[in-house]
Amino acid sequence: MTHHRMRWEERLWATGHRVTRQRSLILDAVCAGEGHTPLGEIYARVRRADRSIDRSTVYRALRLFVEVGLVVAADTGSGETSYEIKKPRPHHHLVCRGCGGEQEIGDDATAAMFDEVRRRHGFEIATDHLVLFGLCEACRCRAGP
Amino acid sequence: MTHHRMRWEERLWATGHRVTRQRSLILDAVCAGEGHTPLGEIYARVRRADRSIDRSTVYRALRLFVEVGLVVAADTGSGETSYEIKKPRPHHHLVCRGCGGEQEIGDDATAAMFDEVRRRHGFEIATDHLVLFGLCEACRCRAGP
DNA sequence: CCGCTTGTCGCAAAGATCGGCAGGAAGCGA
DNA sequence: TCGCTTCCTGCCGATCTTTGCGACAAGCGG
Repeated sequence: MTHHRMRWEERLWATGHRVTRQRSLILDAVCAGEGHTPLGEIYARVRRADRSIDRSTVYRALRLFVEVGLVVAADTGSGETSYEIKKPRPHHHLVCRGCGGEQEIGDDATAAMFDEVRRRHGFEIATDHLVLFGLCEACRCRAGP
Repeated sequence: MTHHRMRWEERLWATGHRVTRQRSLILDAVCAGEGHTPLGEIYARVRRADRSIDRSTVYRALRLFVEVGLVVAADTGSGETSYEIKKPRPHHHLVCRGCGGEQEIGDDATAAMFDEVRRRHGFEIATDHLVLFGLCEACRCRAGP
């Protein structure tokens, strides 16, 4: 399991929310696989553990987890939103429109940009997980200029 | 009207699509107001001009416009997607989670970041319109550290 | 351990977005 | 101008996501 029980329970508690069996199962489901998981798959995993949990509960729990910073959401343009347990170091995703492949990048590049926005516009960016679309090296060469 | 008739007709044409009355009305509706417009409002404007146009036609036309680069889409987290006619110079939006206010920023900051991503990962980012969430200066001072 | 308060859950229904299908029209060539 | 071909549209239903509501249970105080 990627998340530590104490950690997330305290986080919920500190933000004035309750720790429930459903939320525990849903967070387990987010961590069950590698990388980000589409909601449908998370729901399937949760149902495997407990048939009675409703879809809306999953949606609400995930929204809450994102709100309190336990999980990051990513709309990869596939029709359904994906979720991933938040890692200590923020990262972003590059999604290739040619082959559909994805790669993860660190937050070095964006950190500088966020700083500049803060200096020039006084705006503190909180978004810590971007999904950027474009063309990967292979597809770029294949397609030509 | 913000868009020039010739411009968009040629763009559709060049990408192998047809110029239709519906698409014309929908693009007019996108340009009718200031800044970006939520889909519901676009639909309302279109219906004011022609009762018979269907919602799915509006969705399909907007998706097409985005695809061929006539319009940019922005998910401002309000539940429905907003659209805006594409300006010659790309820009991004900062949405404050405190007051809900929005401001536009140029692409200077992101241009440097995109370059770095290309250099380091060989990935050419095509996304030209970001919506970044955070806290504006006023709300940041009000909330304190 | 018992009951209270209040946040949560399951359910149902609404809202937003997308996809299939058959009729209709844009744009081409004669 | 008249068809023809192909794409587009309107209609309907499917899918993804959110919301309102009454029942329920987490966490508190006794």
